Amino acid sequence: MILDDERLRQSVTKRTRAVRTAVLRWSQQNLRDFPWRRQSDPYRVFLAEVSLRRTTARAAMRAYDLLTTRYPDFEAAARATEEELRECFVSVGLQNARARLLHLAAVKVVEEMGGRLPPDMNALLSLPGVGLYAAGAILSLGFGVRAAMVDSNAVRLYSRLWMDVLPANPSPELMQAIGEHLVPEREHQVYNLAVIDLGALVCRFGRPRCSSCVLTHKCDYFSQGH
DNA sequence: CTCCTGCCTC
DNA sequence: GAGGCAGGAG
Ligand code: SF4
Repeated sequence: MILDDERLRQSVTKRTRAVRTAVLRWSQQNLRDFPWRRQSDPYRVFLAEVSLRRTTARAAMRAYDLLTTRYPDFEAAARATEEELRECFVSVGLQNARARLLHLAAVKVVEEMGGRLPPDMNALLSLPGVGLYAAGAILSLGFGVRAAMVDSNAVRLYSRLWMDVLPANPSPELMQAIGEHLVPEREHQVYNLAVIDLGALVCRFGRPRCSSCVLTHKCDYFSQGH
């Protein structure tokens, strides 16, 4: 495993239960509500992740609403031209890359997977535009299979929680390993969403709002008096 | 490193 | 005005 630094592994293990509990408790009153969180259809989760890539949730909604209306399933998305798909993304950016990858993925799902996403990590990772984060989201939110969703919010949150024991520039693989260690078997969907919302609302970029954070008792960054 | 637009925070 | 936002491919 990548988590081979003994001091870090011990620290993560020691705080896992408390972090899970605090995150899940916080989620009961603070989870944000978005259109893509109201359905667990794997295709819709997939569309949401394409729309949310390097894009704030508010903006991603514009693309997501257009996509779900115009292309209700993979067959519809595969039939569309790349230029038609591009229209859904012009207001949120990265339109060329998103349209190209979405179309390639839709064609592959239709031609090689019977028009449906499989609940299999390696199969999902074989799709154009689907990396560890998107595959984790599809597995956890779409299929109810335990998987970590390690996005920039999770990385920022975990980096601060374990600031004292983490290397100066932690690799993506290391942060992924920490995320996979922390995500619980029970309620992994809620946990994944709550970590993202904590990063977006409390442990934000720049100055985190530690005064309203439920993790201060397990946080290196807070303990150092920032 | 680029792709990328619009909005928010600093 | 600069930097960053539910990343991933080439
Ligand atoms: S205490 Fe502050 S730095 Fe630590 S997780 Fe909470 S918001 Fe982030």
